[in-house]
Amino acid sequence: MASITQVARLAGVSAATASRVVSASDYPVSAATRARVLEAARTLDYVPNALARGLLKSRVPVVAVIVHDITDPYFAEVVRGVEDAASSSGYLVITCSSERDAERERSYVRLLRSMRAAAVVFAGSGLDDPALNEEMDRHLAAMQADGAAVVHLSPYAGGSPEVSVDNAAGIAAMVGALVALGHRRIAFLAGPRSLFVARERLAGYRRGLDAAGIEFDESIVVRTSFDADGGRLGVDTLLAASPSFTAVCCANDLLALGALQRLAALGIAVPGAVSVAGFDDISTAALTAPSLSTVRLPLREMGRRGFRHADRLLAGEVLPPEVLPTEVVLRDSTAPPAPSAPDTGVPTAAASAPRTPVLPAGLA
Amino acid sequence: MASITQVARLAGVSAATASRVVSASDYPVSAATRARVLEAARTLDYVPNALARGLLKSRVPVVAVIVHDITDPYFAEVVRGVEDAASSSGYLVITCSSERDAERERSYVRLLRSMRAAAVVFAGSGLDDPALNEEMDRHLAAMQADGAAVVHLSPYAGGSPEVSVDNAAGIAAMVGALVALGHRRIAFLAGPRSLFVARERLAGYRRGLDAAGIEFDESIVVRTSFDADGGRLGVDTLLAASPSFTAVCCANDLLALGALQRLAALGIAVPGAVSVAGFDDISTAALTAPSLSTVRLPLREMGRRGFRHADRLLAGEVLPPEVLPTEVVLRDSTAPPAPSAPDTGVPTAAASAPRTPVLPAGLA
DNA sequence: GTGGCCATAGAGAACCTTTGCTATCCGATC
DNA sequence: GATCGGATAGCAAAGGTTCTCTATGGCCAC
Repeated sequence: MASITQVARLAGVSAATASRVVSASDYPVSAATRARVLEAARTLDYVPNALARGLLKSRVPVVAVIVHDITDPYFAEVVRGVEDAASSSGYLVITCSSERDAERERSYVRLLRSMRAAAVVFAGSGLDDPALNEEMDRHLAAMQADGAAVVHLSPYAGGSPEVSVDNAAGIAAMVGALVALGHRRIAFLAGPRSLFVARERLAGYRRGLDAAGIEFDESIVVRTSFDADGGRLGVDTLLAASPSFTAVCCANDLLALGALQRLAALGIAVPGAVSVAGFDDISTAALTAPSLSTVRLPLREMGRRGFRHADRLLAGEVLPPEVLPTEVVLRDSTAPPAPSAPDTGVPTAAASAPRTPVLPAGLA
Repeated sequence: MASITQVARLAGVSAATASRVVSASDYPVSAATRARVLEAARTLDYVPNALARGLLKSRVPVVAVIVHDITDPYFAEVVRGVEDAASSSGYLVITCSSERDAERERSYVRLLRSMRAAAVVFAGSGLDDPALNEEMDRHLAAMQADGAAVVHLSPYAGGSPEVSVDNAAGIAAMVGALVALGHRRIAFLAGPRSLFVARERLAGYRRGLDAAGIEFDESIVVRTSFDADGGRLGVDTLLAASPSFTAVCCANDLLALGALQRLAALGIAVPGAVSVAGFDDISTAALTAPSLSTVRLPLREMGRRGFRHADRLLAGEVLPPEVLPTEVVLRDSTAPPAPSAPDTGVPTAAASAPRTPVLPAGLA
């Protein structure tokens, strides 16, 4: 593989001059020399060695994204956003699926430090685990001391995220939308207790209830894992406790998808007997039947902003945190509660009238 | 950030000795010296510089995965597999969403060469575009000449993939399963003509038909894009041409999801009036209602094998290609054709009886 | 005519690590 | 007692690039 020295030799100049040409420095090089160097580089198929360059600058044009699991559509979308912004700046993106596991996360961060990655974007929420957080803080402090940029897109122990979304307001808006449809008994699938973002969303649920003058009822709030399994389990738990509810508001779309599936399996009509709402608006949300009402988070844009924020940080700027807007998207999984259904008792499939199928509004 | 020299100084040894300790070389170092070095490294929070190391070895422990779009669950799953195998070997994974765009792909490969990535895994299918392929071949040859490993997981212009799945056999098996249910008029949503993998799957469809003694009918084969939009459009095209069919077999799950959604919107019952089958078994396939019958591809395992194959290649081994098995997974979107339905005419919603909901079999 | 400045080019150091070779020390062997 | 060899440690080079100096030549101004 050709080096700058070989290019220089072929062009009949020194390595320094060749470097100044190929790395687009603003150092003056005469047009004739420049042309000779460029020609030589083309002839030799010269590709600059990012390692040597990085060794000198102690930073390499690579941004890492730490996600829970790249297989989760939420994170895939965020990573894509980071990638879109990164690639237009000549950065490469490293994906790290940590599974929210302390050991994995630690080993990734170590690898990233050893690679001198220019920036690290934490896409997912932090866990309320003092031991883990203390260790993580040490690593992050070290990275930042090394000159790397660190950006969070979700709440975490160390403070508020640099780029984020107002989770509480988003959920509150969805609760408001359900109330506007006529619902008063709105169950909540909350996700895990220790995840900061789940806490914010639970707070949003309470805020939405408050705004509507509805009393918070612990018995229709279920905490499970943050995935489709949690949604299935949440529905079972809710039904087993046999409280009354006409809507299920979920802290994320995966929970809602699981709930939707479990309800279908039990023969409980959605939205005839129960309305279901999600949160995030992952792409699958529009593809289910019934399509899922949810709160749209600008996931890709969060990724893009995350990279840009990191890039500016690297340039030495100090930036205020950014909070991006959310938007309630009503599709087919929500409707007014069945008029005949009393406000008590398990909702039944019988209470639901067959619906005329329509093209989902959100898919124009 | 501490360097090996500083560690060595603190330990009172030479950099060479310190290096031999921290890099777990098999060069003999006395126990006492070793302990002093380790202690110094811990004190200084020493993290080896992968760039300097890579500069020397002209290779860095990083594997890149070139995908169409990380947001597509198929690719996310493959990337996750690569990551799982890679991280246990201390490799980092770079994700490149090429959008099957020549320019993007070229610029990614250039960046990867400049980074001295140890391996590149092409997750997606190649396109039949001679100009693009010729240029790509040049880059790949250069990478391989530089000592990088190149692995393909899908058919491409340059030959057969190192790790893959028998697409044709998989689709043929699904066609066989539909035939076993009693279907004879099986439409096919084929995906784009220029994508090698789509061609293989179309060939599988023909082979499945042949095996059942059913004549191939061009009029119920539709070519569209390889995503949900293609599925929606495919259904419309099929219905507009008003041919008769009792099942729609799709070349991938995204097409099937789009088809499912469009059929629901049109009030055509699945599987009552039409059966729908997908291919890939992305995780969403189990979450739709009705859940999707499909052909399971061991996507994560393909990713894992892809990395392992690359790793062995890097170690200088020569390896035979691997072909992984597929498996037909029948869920709720397929059923025997309605007995009353004649073999001609557009299937109607009226022909379908309401189904008793059951817990999907695939989700135990 | 000469001093000094501008434009351009080159030499060499530095970034950090690994590794082949050399140096030292020790006990063991002839 | 001298030499040999094994065990361990250090020296120095190399890998590719950039950056700081220094050097050269031409030109203008005095």
